[in-house]
Amino acid sequence: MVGVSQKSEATRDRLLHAAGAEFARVGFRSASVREICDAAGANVSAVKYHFGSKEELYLAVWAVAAAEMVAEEPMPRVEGFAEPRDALRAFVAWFMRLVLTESETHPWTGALLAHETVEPTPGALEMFVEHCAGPIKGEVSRIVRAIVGSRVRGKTFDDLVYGVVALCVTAKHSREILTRLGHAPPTSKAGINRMARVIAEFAISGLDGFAESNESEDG
Amino acid sequence: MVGVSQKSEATRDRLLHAAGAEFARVGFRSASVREICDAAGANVSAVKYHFGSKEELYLAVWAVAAAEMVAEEPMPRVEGFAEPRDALRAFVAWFMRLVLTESETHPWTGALLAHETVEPTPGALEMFVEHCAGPIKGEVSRIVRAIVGSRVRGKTFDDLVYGVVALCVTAKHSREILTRLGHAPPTSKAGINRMARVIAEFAISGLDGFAESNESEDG
DNA sequence: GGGAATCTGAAACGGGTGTTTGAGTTGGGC
DNA sequence: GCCCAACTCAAACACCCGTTTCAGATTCCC
Repeated sequence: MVGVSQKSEATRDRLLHAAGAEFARVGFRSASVREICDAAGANVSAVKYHFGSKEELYLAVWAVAAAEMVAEEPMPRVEGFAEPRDALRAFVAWFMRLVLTESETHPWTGALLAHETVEPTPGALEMFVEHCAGPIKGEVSRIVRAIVGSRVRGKTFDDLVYGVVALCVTAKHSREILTRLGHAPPTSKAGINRMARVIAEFAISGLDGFAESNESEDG
Repeated sequence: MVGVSQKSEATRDRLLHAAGAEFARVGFRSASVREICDAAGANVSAVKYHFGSKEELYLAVWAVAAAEMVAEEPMPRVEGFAEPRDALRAFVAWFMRLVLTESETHPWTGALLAHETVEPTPGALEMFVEHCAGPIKGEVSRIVRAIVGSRVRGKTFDDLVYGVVALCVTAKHSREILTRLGHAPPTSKAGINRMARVIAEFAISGLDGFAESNESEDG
């Protein structure tokens, strides 16, 4: 049949959901196909039948996560704000909600992103850079440019863009250690927004320090 | 014999060195005992004989790395500087050299730290927190306190400490992705110091923005 | 209801893992 | 020279991995 039966769709969906949760929890390499299938209540051969291989299952999970990421809440753009500092505030809040939120609707997007950043998976890297990392870096660059002006250039400018991104993502990457140090990153929307406000003001003050100077030492 | 023969010491050292390199490259879980032994020119059973198990070998590597970390270059302390901002400049440079440097003398300290932060290994976690993460967080807290004063408190203060640390470590954690985005983190001492100067000024300006305010919203 | 396409299930395959065994080799002290 | 401890080595163990096979169940259209 050309059409797909209900049963198959259900198994495929359960596999996709269980795989997303497991990949988000431990990353691609450490995730076990058998554990995913157990959680989904499916046979191991279902992975081959519905997706072809573990790697293609991972890519399917990423496709769902990437689609959810853009569908849930659009990325703030500098053009939408009269004041670039407001754009940065909105962007930091959006970015931190994206990586830190652990909700029912998109439980694994942020964790997938964190694992892929630290330990890239060859097959998924292109998709990740093209659909996630690239656009994010591009928008941060535009916002930072709008704040610091054109006198900061070269590596110094790139370092500032790096700094803004680092402030947003590290809470996710280092969650385990931060928790042990008594500073567990927030998971609720209210907690994330509170932290994002502090981080955004920190970043704005930091960028303003460069906006006034012209010490752009290229390398 | 009570003494240890030269041959044994040599094998033990080769294993320790090869294991350090491999654990630093791919992390504890992904590292293979057989590959380590091949690189060391030793038999697989040598791991059991000299260390007991893969995990104890990992702990031995961490002990060496932790010792090297404090021996190579002492951590800058705020008491050693007349101006706390100079302490922060020195600390950021020291921290970034620690995590980013890939030299002959301590090739794996920073990479071990990065892997352990993102994916903690149950057995090594206590050693890592006690000897590395804890002292670093403590000193950053003192420096940040000296800069922002006592009006910034609670979670807001913790977020600022987090921000300084995040700026220093993310270049290591996200090296692969940053490289693909055309902003590969530096590895040479000169390059690291250049980036550290930018990051330190960014952080100082960011903290100064809070030093003047008293909007410490506890939660 | 017949028959073909779709989907699932248990079992096995080849390979990799950390660990263990026990025989064999080396080397310093008596 | 002997002995015993220290050390190395090839082989095997038990387990986990992703993948494959193929018979059997299910489902849908005619």
